[in-house]
Amino acid sequence: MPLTIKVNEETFTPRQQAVLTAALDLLVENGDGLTMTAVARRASCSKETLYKWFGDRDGLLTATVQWQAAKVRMPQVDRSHLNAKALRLSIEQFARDLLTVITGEVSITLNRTAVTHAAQEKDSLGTIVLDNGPMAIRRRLKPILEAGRDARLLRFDSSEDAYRTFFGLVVRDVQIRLLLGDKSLTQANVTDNIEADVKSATDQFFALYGAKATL
Amino acid sequence: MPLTIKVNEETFTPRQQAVLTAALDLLVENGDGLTMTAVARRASCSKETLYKWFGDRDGLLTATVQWQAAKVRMPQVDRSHLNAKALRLSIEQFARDLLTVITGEVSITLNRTAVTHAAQEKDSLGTIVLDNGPMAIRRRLKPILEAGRDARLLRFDSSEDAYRTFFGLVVRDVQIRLLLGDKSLTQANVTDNIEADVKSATDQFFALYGAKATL
DNA sequence: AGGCAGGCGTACCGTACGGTACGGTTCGAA
DNA sequence: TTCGAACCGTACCGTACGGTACGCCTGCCT
Repeated sequence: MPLTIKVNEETFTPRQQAVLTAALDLLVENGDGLTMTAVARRASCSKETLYKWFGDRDGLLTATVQWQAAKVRMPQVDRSHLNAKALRLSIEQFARDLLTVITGEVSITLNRTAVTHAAQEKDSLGTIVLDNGPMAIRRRLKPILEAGRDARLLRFDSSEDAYRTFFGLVVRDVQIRLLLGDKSLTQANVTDNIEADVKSATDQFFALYGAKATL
Repeated sequence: MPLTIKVNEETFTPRQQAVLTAALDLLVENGDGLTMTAVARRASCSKETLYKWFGDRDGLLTATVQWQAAKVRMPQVDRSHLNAKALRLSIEQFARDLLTVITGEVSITLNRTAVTHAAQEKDSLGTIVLDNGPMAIRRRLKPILEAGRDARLLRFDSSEDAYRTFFGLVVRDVQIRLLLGDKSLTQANVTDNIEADVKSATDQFFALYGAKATL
């Protein structure tokens, strides 16, 4: 048995991963360019092999999205010794990770693909993308928020609401504009402002949920 | 010349509007169901007529999106006598309009269509949707915000930043989750919570940008 | 060496759909 | 009444693409 990498109960051989990489490249280059023939040619494999491995076009698409989405691994944040400064740095880090992921070309492509997929009454890709994007961040941020509350550094009733507000403060209209191809939002334009946006969002989050918040 | 309705420099006869309605219905029913044959059959017209009126499939799609997007007209808000209470009601109304539009089936369909379109290196639909959705709200909200600042009811440096924060507080992760077909967000689920979300977002907005805000 | 599984490349098939052509019908104008 | 423009319905064409079949090669196992 060859070396495999385990991803969400799915394993892919290196050769298969090369195929998935080719598929993703085609997706990024040209959203609807993912034809079986194109993937086969790009990956130097036969269509028959594609169908043997992934079943059909949808299986290949799903495998590609799943594999790539799972690769978006954000750095863990140190949760020990939670003082005010550490908490703030953690929050900032989450904001930075979220913005960085969301504005990345791969993420935009995956989200567009999943949205297109959802427009055809199929939500499997949407679930995958949500699970590995926003929900992944949420799963890791929530414990931090609750630790912050336990330490009397934050105040909120529902950690779910707190997280969703955080999401809104950080993402604002950036994601939807990128998905819609807003030309006034160039890639450089966004990345250059990430740090400022991170700080602003964090400030606002603490203003709303900090221990001394007036709300 | 028959009765026409003017929409963004484009005019459509009633018959053409019937065709566009059919096209939108097909889009809503089944995102990728907009085939020329299907539209022709639904609208009881010939394909030749479709091509004569709209040029090609993309023209029909663009006309449909443009026409529908422009129809989303949100009620104007009274801007006279701007006291604290009126300002708050205005902001709430904008939040309510924004959430109502964004969570509507038609809006979801149009956004999905535009995202799919943007995935094919075409951003015309994205521009249209942005212009008639978020940007339309922004154009109308900004003067209100600035009037609020002039009246010493709000504090902010950039009205652009204030608007985008407002957008984030209101929309949060609702839109992207709807676009991705998140099953845990049923239509009823969302609409039932609109009022609470509106109030919460408005409270938070005033906490951040109100005259007595600590930020 | 022989054989066999896995996989490459190519050719092929069926279908769906964008786009065109054309005969027949309606309807208003002269 | 006649003419012509607009338009409907249908048939048709070409192509792109999903999916299948098959011949050939390679490399591993015995």
